[in-house]
Amino acid sequence: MKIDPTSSADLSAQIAQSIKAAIINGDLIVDQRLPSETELSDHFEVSRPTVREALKRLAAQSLIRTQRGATGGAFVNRLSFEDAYAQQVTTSTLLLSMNDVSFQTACEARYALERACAPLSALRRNADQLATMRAEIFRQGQPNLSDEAFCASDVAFHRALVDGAANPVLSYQLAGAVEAMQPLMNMITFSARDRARIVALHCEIADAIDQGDGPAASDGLQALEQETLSLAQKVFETRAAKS
Amino acid sequence: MKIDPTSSADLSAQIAQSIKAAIINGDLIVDQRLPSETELSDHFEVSRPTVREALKRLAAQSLIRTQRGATGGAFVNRLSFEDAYAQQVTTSTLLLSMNDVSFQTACEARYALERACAPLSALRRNADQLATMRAEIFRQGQPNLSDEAFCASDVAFHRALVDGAANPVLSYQLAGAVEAMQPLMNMITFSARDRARIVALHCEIADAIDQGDGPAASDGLQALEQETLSLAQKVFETRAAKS
DNA sequence: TCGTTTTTATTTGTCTGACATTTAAAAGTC
DNA sequence: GACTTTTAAATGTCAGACAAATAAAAACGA
Repeated sequence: MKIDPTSSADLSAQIAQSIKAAIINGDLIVDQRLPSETELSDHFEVSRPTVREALKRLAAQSLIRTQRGATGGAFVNRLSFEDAYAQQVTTSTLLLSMNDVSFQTACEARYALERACAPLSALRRNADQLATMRAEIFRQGQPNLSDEAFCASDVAFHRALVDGAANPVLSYQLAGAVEAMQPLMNMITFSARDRARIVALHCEIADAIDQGDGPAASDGLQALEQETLSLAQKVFETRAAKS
Repeated sequence: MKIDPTSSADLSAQIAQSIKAAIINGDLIVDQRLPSETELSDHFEVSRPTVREALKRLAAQSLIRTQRGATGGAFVNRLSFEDAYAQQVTTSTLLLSMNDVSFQTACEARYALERACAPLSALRRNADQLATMRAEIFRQGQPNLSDEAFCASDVAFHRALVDGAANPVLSYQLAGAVEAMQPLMNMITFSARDRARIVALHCEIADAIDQGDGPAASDGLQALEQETLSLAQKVFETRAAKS
């Protein structure tokens, strides 16, 4: 682990990069303790605040965790799926909101990925996941549900569908695509008729998953994508006409 | 932007969280300048090193960038697809390597997602992307190619396929799934016959994409998944027998 | 001897104050 | 007016100190 003294980059960034490389490279393994801050500052020949800035950078990426006390220190952190989900969701959300990605593009990506999960979910979903899907469909039918709550329920429905594939890697990848759409979906107001159509399609999809019919589930998702797109289109046209 | 003085968490983590929330929430917009470190330390009633640790945490997530000098400071950073790709790839890679995800699971996820791109790619790929695919196929046929180089070329081929869908959100999501597999693939040694079969399937896929035949491309990917899985199976069996 | 309490050493968390470096604008000079 | 110099403001880095947490070691009491 060394740094380039001629580089113009921040020392803390260089040090963080160096340690990160060691972790990715396998030189530092999970739960291994890093040298203390004082030892690191001796090693890299920098001050302790600089080392600390480097460690905070790593902590922000969930690459290390720190413990105070006699046997404390910084430890290489096992990146959990949970942590990775959370990172993935915020990154995806910011990516969409900061780069004016069109609703169409985001929607297309989301449904394309979800259709990839459908056949697996039809094979493997468990009773819990199916029950969640049914419960969310029921919730979506309640007449006094706010638009935000409707969207949140929609996300929960789709997460259950994705989790049904019983593949944590898929669930992780999809988390971003599904949840990052929520802010975009929240811009839409759903009329009672819109909701009815969506609920009907959700039923169709849940039934297909229930019966192990992957292709039917895919078709349902395809129809739902069309429905969502045309809904959004209407909203944007109305909004454009107003201004 | 406030912090909870009763919380036991690190001040720098709280401050980072507070600023992050402001960014996500839209209170701080892209390219907006944050208050100077001194102003922030006054505002949060902490010392400057603590504020700096918080800012480094945000910088590590590409949420802000800093500039030195008279008009410098910390600015809200537009999260670029490029930055997000890189984060996604390292996160996915670490996730796989640290959680002993089975080859099968990772492979299934990767090909399921890739099949989701195939129909779009068949419709939209441009000449460049097709040329890249052909070029990589050619490279994969060279007899004196190392296994690592073969894997790298494989990744390049599949990236071109994914990028052909002309949907940056898809490309971003897939980056992790495809690239994170590389370390796993590197554990495999490819015999000449193995390579020939893979190249043949790559040709089949490229032809399908060329002719705009999405379903055929999907079928090719399905076959490739089977091939990859059985290859890996053989390697693992051999390795198990040895020990 | 065993169990409890106290002490101690180590490590991270935070603060203060200082200086270095970079940068752009302001001031000065020709 | 164009160029150079100065200045001010901001981040980057350093040194040293103390606070707080924590576990191990030592001391103590029954």
